[in-house]
This record gives sequence, C-alpha cells and structure tokens, in this order.
Amino acid sequence: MFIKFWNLDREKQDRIVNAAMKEFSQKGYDLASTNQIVKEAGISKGLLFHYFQNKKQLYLFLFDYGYDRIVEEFYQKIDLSEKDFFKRTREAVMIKMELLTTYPDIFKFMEEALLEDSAEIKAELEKKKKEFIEINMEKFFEGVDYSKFREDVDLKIVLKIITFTLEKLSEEALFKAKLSPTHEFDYEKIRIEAEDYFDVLMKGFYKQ
Amino acid sequence: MFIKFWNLDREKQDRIVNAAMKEFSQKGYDLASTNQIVKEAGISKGLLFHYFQNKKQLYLFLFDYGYDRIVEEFYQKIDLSEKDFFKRTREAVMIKMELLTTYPDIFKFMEEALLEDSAEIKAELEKKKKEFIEINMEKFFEGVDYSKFREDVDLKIVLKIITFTLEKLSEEALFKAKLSPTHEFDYEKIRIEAEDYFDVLMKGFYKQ
Amino acid sequence: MFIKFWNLDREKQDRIVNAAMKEFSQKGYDLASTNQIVKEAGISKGLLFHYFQNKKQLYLFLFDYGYDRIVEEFYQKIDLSEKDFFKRTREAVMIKMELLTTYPDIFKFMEEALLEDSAEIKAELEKKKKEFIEINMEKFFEGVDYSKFREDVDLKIVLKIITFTLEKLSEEALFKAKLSPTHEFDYEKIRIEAEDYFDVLMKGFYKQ
Amino acid sequence: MFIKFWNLDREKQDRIVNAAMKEFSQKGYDLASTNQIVKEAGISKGLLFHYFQNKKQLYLFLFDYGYDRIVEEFYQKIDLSEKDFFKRTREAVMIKMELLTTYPDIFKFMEEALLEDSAEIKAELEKKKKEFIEINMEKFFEGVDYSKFREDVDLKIVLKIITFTLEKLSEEALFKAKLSPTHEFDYEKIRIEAEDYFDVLMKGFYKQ
DNA sequence: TATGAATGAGCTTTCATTCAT
DNA sequence: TATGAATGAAAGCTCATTCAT
Repeated sequence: MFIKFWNLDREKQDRIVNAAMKEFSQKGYDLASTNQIVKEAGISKGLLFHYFQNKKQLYLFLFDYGYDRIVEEFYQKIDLSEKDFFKRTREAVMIKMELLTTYPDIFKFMEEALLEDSAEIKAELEKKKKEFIEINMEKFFEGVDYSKFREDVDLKIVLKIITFTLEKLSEEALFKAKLSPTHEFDYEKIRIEAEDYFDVLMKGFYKQ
Repeated sequence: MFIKFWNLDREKQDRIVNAAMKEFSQKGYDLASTNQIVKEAGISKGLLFHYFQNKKQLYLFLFDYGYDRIVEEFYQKIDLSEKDFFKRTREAVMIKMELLTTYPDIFKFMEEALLEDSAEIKAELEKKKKEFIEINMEKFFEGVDYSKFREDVDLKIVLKIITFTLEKLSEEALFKAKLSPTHEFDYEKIRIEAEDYFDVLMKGFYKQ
Repeated sequence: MFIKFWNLDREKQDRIVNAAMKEFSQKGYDLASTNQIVKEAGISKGLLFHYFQNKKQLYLFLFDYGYDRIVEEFYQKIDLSEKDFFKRTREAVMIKMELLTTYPDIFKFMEEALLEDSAEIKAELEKKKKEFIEINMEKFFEGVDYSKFREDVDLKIVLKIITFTLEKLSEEALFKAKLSPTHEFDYEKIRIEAEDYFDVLMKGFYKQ
Repeated sequence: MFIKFWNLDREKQDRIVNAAMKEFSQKGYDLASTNQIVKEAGISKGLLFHYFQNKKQLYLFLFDYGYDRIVEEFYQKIDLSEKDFFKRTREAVMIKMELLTTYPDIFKFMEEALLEDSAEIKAELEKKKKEFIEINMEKFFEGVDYSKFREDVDLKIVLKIITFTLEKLSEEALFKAKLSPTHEFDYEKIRIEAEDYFDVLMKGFYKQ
C-alpha cells in the first residue's frame, strides 16, 4: 500500500504531504478540498488519486506518516530511565515543544487529527487514535516511581488531574499561537508557565 | 435586529430555533445545511433568509439565544451567598446537569459552539466566547472565600488547575455520551466521579 | 412526487423532458450526461436536481411519462372489439407507426428504455418493464379469437413466433432509420413489408 | 497490424485477450475500463497501448480474434453436405451450444458485440457486423435444398421468420442466464425448446 | 409575510492516453 | 519490450443565497 507514493522523489513527496496536511488541519476533513491540495502541491488532479485511492485513504496515510515522523522521534529523545514522574513529564513537555518547532505542520496536523470528528473517517480514525493513546500511555509511564505521591489520595485521579492540566495548557498555547498574527509560539514563556504548574502540582500531590 | 423574528408566534420561533440548533450541533457550522433546517422547521427557504440575513447571522443569533436561555437561568439558581469555593463549584456542576436535562438541545448547541472552529464565523464567535467566559468567570467567582486555600502555592494556578480538571471531565462525559449508541448521559455517575475529584483537589490545595 | 415539476409552465417542462429523453436515448443511461441535458434544456444545473432528486429518479420519471403519453393513446386508438388476431395485430402495427410519427422522441426513448441494462437502475426499471409487458400483453390479446389457428400445432409457440417476427421487424426498421443520414422512417415501406409477413404467417398458421 | 502482439508468448496473449473480453462483455464498450483490463491481465498501462493503439483498436481486434476462433471452428464442425434446411439448422444450434460451452467468454463477447451500440465504434463495428452476417448467411445456407418448402409463400420471408425466431430464442436464453444468480445456461432445456419451435415451423412452412 | 424556482461554483473521483525512462 | 507517473476534462450532485410573485 502506498508503494507508488514512496517511489516518488522525496521533494515531490514532501510537497504533497505538506500541502495535504496544511489543507486538512486548516479546514478539517470534510471541508478540506482535494482541489486545493493538488493546486498547492503543484500536481494534477488525477495524480493524487493515482497514489491514494481516495480522500479517506489520503487522510489515514497522513495520520500514520505523522505518527511515524513525530512519535518515533519522541521516544528516541525521551529518557525512560528517569523514574521521577515530574522529571520525566517535564522532559516530555520540552521534547514536545522541540518537535513542534522542528515539524510545526506535522505536529499541528496530528493535534487536529486527534480532535477530528468527521463521519466519513470516524470508524477508522477512532481505532487509530485509541491505539495511539493506549500504546503511548503505557509506554510513556512505564517504570515510573509512584512512591513519592501522597498516599491519602487516589493516585489514579491525581494522575488524571495532572494530565488534564498539561493538555489544557498546551491547548491554550496552541490556541494563542493561532490567534496571534504570526502564528508563532513563545516556547520559553510556555516552559516557564509549565514550571509554575509543576511546582503547584508537586506541592499538592507529592509527600511533603 | 431580529425584530421580525420576535414578532413571529412562539410556536414557529421554537420550530426554527430547534431545527437550526439540532442541525448545527449535529454537523458543525460548515456542514450544516440550511436546506435541512427549513425542511425540519417546516418553513420555506426564503423565510429563513428573511429573518436572518444569512447562515452566519443565524448562528450568532442562536448563540445569543442559547446564552440568554441557559446562562440567565443558571444565575437564578446558583446561590452566590455560599462563599466556600468547592461548595459553590459543586453546586454549579449540579445545576449545569439539571439544565442539561431540561434543555438538552440548547445545552448541546452551546457546548458545541464553544468548540466550533469554522473560518467563516471565527472572528465574531471568538469575540462572543471570550466575553462569555470572562464575564462569567468574574461573576461566578465573585465573593468567594479564598482563605481556605494553602498559602504556599500560587492561587491563580490552583484555580486554573481546578477549572481545567472540571472542563476536561465534562468534555470526557460529553464525548462518551456521543460515542454511546443512545447518546445518553449518566448524570449520577458523573456526579459521583466529580465528587472524587473534588476530594482530591481539596486535599491537595486546601489548608490541612 | 415530482409535484414541483408539474407546477412549472408547460413549455419549460417540455424543454426538460425532450432534452433528457434525447440524451438518454442517444447515449444510454450510464453515459447520458446531466450536464448535457441542462445545457440543451437551457436550465441551470441545480434546477434539474431541484425537480428530480437524482439521475435515476429523472430516468424513472421519464419512463412513466412516456408510458402515460404513448401507451394510453395507443389504447384509445386500438379497436379491441376486432376479434381476429391478425386484423388486430395489423391495426396495432399501424397505430404504433402513427405514434412513432407523432412522438418520435418519446417513442424512441421508450424503445431504448426497454433495452436499457444499466446496473444503477436495473432493479427498478426491470420491475417497471415487467409490469409494462405483462399488463399490456394481457390487455392487448384479451378477447382474441384463436379458433382460426391450426389445431395441430402448439398455439403458444405460434404466438411467440409471430411476436418475435414483429419485434425483429420493428427493430430492423428502427435500426435502418438510425443508420440513414436523416434518421427518417419510411412508414409506407414498412407497412407493406409487414403485410407480406402477415400473409406468410397466416398461410402457415391459420386453418386453410 | 498487431504483429507485435502476435510475437508475445501465448500465455500473455491469452491473459490480455481474456481480461479484455471479460471487461468489455461485462460493461459494454463505453463503460469498460482499460485500467481494469491491465490490472486483470497483470500488465502495465503502457503495454496495452503499445500493442493496440487505443481502446477502439483493441475492441475491433478482439472482434476479429473472436471471429477467427469461433466461426472457423463452427465451419469445421458443421456438415454442409446435409441439404435439409431444418436438419442443418438444428445441427447449427447444437454446435453453437457446444462452442458456448468450450469458449464461454469468447462466445459471450461475440454475442454482446453484435448488440454493442456505442457511438465511438459504431461505424467500424457496424461494417464488420454486416460483413460477418452477410458472409455467413450465404456460406451457411449454401447448397440447401429449398424444394421441401411450401411453394405458395415467399421463401425469403419464411427464411427470415425462421432466422428471427432462432435469434430471439437465443437472446431470451442469454438474457435469462444473465438474470439468474449463477449466470448459468441450461443447454438441455434450450435444445428441447428449440425442437418444439422447429416442429411448429416445419409444420407451417414445409409441404405437407 | 411567505414562497420555492433559480443560480453556478464547488465538491470527489474516473477516464483514456502519453511519454520519459 | 515494458513501466507507471502524469494529465485535465468530465462526471453527478449540493450548496447558500436571491428574487419575482
């Protein structure tokens, strides 16, 4: 599958992937126009469908492509021998931001894909998302030392609160960048903000 | 503005509002079909555009309409003389669920509207949302007694963490309801879940 | 169904029906272009689909329309009190030709429709055709006096042979008209040819 | 012409011919997809157009190919020394069915080709069909003893009626096979049916 | 106030054929 | 001889909005 696409020269591959990811993350699956994609990528209408049978297959391909590019690099960088929950999480936030700088379009596409809700791709995408989240939750938290957490509260809930907080923080940061005229991301500011949150969370939920 | 609409008999008003909210919350702004709305409401194509200049105005009208119906009732019910943060917040969660039961369609529309991200209405809707959130944050937290919170952590951040947590909880609940075949909401389960979170948050952030 | 269409002024109805029948009988269902139909009818793309939900519905409508126009007129003209098989059949051939002159496009469309074999409309069209043929076979042959036929041969087979012969004759005539530059039909020649066949068939299958 | 094709190894020739005949007889000329043909034949797009200039030439080649395979075998089998019209015709029906069993795909293609009506190949195909029919009518009926036919009727018309009847019978049989779920052909039943028709025709048109 | 006929740009996908390799 | 990337016109159908009645 998609062998034809992989036989293309790299430059054209990139043009197509970039154009498609851009269009999909800007407009969402349903409203994204394959017409716009081919125009932006500088290829003919027929060619897109020569490589990817249809719009749905193209989207699912991009999801896998993004996964391979971003998630794998994430695990090459993260130090899973660090057992402290907050240290590991803090490093993850830093790496996430690094990747966001290196691959802003792919990253944005993946973020939007996790929120995508179109009926046409629901079944397949939901399955991929679920796998994605399950596998990575397990992988990322493996070997973490939970003994530093307070014992008078439900650990599961504490971990949920921390996850929620970090997710909302990055949603907010993404959103602010979207609204700003240059769409730029102030990493340093976010890192400092995140530090403040880590402080509070540690004070609240680690043993004193 | 919309005076013409308000002069309609109430029953027709309701048919139009219900049909439009249903279509918009089911499909999102862009994919919603005015054709479908007029068919469901049992009115003619021209009439819809007679009352509301275009699709965008209709959507913004519905947002204001929902706001008026739901938010105002919320403030009629909430007891702002309760000064304890968690007691007030807990009551808010209960009232929110009550309203969700009473006005499920309006509520659903408002929830979806807060997540809506269409380019066509972005500017106007974002402004409304921002106003909505700012005004209500201030109004809701007015007069709260923050003296029970720990003094060794940044209060603003603590409040943010709590807000994030509650928002994510309701997002999750909404999402689960969407996935379930009946689209039903298990209020009792959510209330109990929320209680567990309140416990943990109080233990973490109130003075011991 | 199709009420919208019937409310149009007659002239526009005719333009649409004629354009559509022409396109369908020229190219067959699958290859017929709705684009071409609207261009020929001088209406917009959207309008065609405003009246007829889709291509299939349009085709089935035309079949019923043609049936109503042609078959009903056929039965108004045919004299069913004539009991002699060949006399009645001979009159039918004459009326068929008369109708072919009066409504050449509708007639051609109906002839082609009976041969149409597109997968998309197969189920519905086959049902209509079957009804069409069954009802009309029964109606047309009702009250015929079969006592003049030879008794030493199977009557059913004789009737089949006669039907086959007449069908093939009209297929050939239609085909010749198609090949000729003017697409014109030489009724007189066909009538005479038919007479010769009737003679032979009567000699072969009537009692001597 | 087509010399290149004949230089291919036989196995590949067969793959191409079979794939093409299958696609053309299933969908008709216009709807047949060269894409589908090359996929089924396991060859590349370019190769098909290397051997056969275009779709039309391919189709006309297949017609000639089918003719050569089937018609020539037919004349090897038929006993032209049998002078009785009905005996010879009856044998022809038997041989036709034999060939239909031996080369079902080629046979089916040829049958469909005789009904094919696409504008794109009309001119050329019509010419071939006409030749085909004329040559074979003459060849097949050569040396037949017409003295057994009644002398009070026009022999030409009698022969036409008989031909029409046999053609319609095989059309009907083909059509029934198409409608049946297995697309199978009940040879025995058809042969018996044909016998009944021969009986009636002989009684009607042979001297008593 | 109310209707619904009318528009035409836009959508995704398929097609036969060409041509550089 | 053989490949398959590349083309762009054409397909059926939907859309928000206008306007004569």
